[in-house]
Amino acid sequence: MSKIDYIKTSEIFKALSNPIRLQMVDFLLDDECCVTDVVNELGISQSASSQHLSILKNSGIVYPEKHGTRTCYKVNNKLTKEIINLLKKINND
Amino acid sequence: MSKIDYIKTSEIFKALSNPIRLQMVDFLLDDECCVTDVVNELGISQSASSQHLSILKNSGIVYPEKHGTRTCYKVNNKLTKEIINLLKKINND
DNA sequence: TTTATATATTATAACATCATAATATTATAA
DNA sequence: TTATAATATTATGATGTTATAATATATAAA
Repeated sequence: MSKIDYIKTSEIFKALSNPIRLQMVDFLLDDECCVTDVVNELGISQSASSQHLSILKNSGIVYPEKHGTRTCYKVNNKLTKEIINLLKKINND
Repeated sequence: MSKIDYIKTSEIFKALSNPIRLQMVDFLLDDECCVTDVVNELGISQSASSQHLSILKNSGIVYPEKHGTRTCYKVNNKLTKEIINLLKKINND
């Protein structure tokens, strides 16, 4: 029927199925950011921020770069980038 | 930062975050189908099929049309259609 | 080397999801 | 009007997710 990998793709969607993580990805696309930046931007706890970033990392959406004591996260995934672009174009219904 | 509605959009992704539902949407895009067709195509139980279709319906991705004893489901949501098209184009990483 | 900063991990409890099984509803046919 | 087919709903138990709190690790500065 289709060449879509349903399992792999649904894992991407699962990672994006939380409003905080969706906002994180959108924020990380604009600016490369460390965890503290994300905490300040989104107004969530440090622990929650690290855990959500970890989920995004494990699904391959984001990757970390260490700089001293800071960790900067960048969006990695082509599909995710294109989906976010789509979201910005479409006024969802 | 962006005009994305994170809550609403994350609900769409949540509905698509299950491989069975993702396959359902892909199938329903090709053919308008009743529940039995979905059951046969995906090889899942009738109950599971109805429940997954119900989740897709509640998230606004799909809508039902009753014909006698049958219910035909069609994909409704512009964002979802465009995402599926995107998936078919991209060899996900 | 102690201290402070940045981040990660673990534990916990409330809550949601999933597949399966059982039952209910609804519409048509006999 | 009873029987059948198609679909929906409910119940249950296992598993996963979430936010929060507490603790751990790692780097750099003093």
